[in-house]
Amino acid sequence: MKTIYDIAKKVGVSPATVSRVLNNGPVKSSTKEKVLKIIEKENFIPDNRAVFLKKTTNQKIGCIIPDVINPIYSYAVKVIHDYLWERAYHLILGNSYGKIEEEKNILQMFERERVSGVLIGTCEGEDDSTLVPVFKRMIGYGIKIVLVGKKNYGLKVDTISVNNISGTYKMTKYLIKAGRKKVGFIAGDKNLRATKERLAGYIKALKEKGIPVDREVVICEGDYKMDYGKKWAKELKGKVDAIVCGNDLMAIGAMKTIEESGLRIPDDIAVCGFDDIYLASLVKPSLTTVHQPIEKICKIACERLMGWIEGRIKKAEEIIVEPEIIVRESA
Amino acid sequence: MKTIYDIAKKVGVSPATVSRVLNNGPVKSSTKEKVLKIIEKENFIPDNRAVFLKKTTNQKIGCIIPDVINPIYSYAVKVIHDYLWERAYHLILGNSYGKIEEEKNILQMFERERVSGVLIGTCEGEDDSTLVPVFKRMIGYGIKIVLVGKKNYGLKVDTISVNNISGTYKMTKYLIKAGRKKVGFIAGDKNLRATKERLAGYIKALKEKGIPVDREVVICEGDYKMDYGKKWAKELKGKVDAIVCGNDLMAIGAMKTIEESGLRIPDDIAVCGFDDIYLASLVKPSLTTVHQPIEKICKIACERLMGWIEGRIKKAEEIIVEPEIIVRESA
DNA sequence: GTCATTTTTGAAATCAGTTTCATAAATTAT
DNA sequence: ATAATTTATGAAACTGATTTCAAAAATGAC
Repeated sequence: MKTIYDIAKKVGVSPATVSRVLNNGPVKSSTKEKVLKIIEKENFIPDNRAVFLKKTTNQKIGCIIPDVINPIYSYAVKVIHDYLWERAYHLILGNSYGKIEEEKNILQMFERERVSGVLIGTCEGEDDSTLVPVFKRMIGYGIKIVLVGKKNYGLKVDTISVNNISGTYKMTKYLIKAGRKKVGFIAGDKNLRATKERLAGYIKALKEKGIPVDREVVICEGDYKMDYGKKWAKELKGKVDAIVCGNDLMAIGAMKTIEESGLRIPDDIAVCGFDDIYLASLVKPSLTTVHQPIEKICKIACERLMGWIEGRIKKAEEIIVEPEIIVRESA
Repeated sequence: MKTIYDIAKKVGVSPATVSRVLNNGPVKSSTKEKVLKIIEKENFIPDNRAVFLKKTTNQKIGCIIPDVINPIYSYAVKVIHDYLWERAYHLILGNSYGKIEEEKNILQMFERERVSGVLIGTCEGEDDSTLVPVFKRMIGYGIKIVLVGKKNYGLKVDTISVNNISGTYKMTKYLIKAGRKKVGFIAGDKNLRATKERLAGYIKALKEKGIPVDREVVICEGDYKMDYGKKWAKELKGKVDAIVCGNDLMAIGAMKTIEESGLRIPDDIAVCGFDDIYLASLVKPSLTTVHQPIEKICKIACERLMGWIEGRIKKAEEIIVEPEIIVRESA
């Protein structure tokens, strides 16, 4: 392997000088040229492991999401990747698949790597509090953390969330205003905070209009995947004239089932989702949904993280982003 | 920061002993317990930068794809991530957006990181030969390379590709057999090898049936994204009764345009794609397409890469995977 | 041409681990 | 109980860079 020492020897200078050339330090221009020529000729590329051993940052950001396959997360990865790459930071990716143990393992890997910062975009579940000691340890190692969609548990850590309550609240209100008499709700995994909040928004809208909540048409099970939308739509068929879904994938699944059963969307049943993945405008009928401003959220998250890493930011914030409903054909 | 020296001092042993505990080396069990207790108490996590400085591998794999947003690549990322994670390897991700300069920059970053291996899944373009010196340099640094969908340019490097020619060949043959009289082709960026090969398959099928190739209905422009499908479908309308598209996204775009213009799919025009992204079975009508066995390709790629890294594999291979056509509703 | 100042440079320490080699301690054999 | 062998441990070298400190060289002032 080539090292800075080999280069130094070949040029006839000290390793320190080579290092200075590599880092634009003060070197006589004639010396610099000689060194650069040999570096070029020898195809020398410095070893980041050694470079960053002595520095406090290492230009790496760890990012955990539940699953890249979900378009909303692949879009998030893209935005984050591009933001980081522009600033010469690199992205290490971890998929947790919603498992808290996996999340902890990935975080530990990030710690070993001594990443400069971590972006966590996994959903908050019931046993999230077990992450607190891990977060504390990471903070002890100087790793900056920004949480998207999680609580900070009293830690000095930024959190960024979409206002789930107002999302489903607006959507449900819209459906009632449009004349829907019985609005059902396919919520998703009841252990997740997003589920609880989205449910709360739905209930809030009903209560405001004096409509009683019928537990028969509120389903809090499933994993936010398409198949559960299919399954529960069958359950709700005939009982409702509108369905609010916890996310777009379940909504699209629900639409499939409903159409197969011969009912028309939106005439017989209105269906709407949450997220606004790009699929939402592609399916037919196109999906009315709550738009999560993912790009905005990711950029804020990245900016906050950079602020922490560069020492510009010293006070944790709780940032909440307002979602808007996008009315298309399905409701 | 805590180090192995702090732990050693606290326990009353040498750093070497702590290192041995960390690596399951030969240590008396009573000593081991004492050390582990302090490690636990002090929340000590070793620093991978130092760990891997002295080792030849560093448990990191760099992966370049054009764009995570494209479902076919996000699926690839998922498969690769899972394979690596199971083997305690970590994934550094780079999106090149089809730009060769970006690709080189990302590769140089991987070199600085001294990744154990690199998986490149970007499409082969005209100026791909300029990558050769970069590959050579990487090989010089002991970095193993596996190329998906590229040529090896005479280097001792594995390549894995789907048989593009036979994919469009089978598809075009199927359309002709189904009675289509005039089959158009929306190919995508003509600089990419995939484009040329898929076009070749289409032409081969026509020639075999004695049908002349009409350049009027063969369009070799665009970027494999949905909007180009929309654009070129307009162009082909009225001239053809079937369209083969270079990928699913363009096919879905084409379907949109065609339906908006009042024509029925597949009755008036058949549309088919290439890739078989999960969207293909969701759109309506569902898309007839050439199935790329992405999971299989990624697993082979990972296995080969691991083989090289672990020294099991010493001879480069050119692996070609056969695609199958999946007949759905659109053709 | 001499002295003061500024610019370049190199030796050595440092980062946080692993590994080799030699020694000390514990076992086993006689 | 002693010698031979095995096991456990520590000192020091090593990984590949950066950085500090001091010395050497170059420049500027007079």
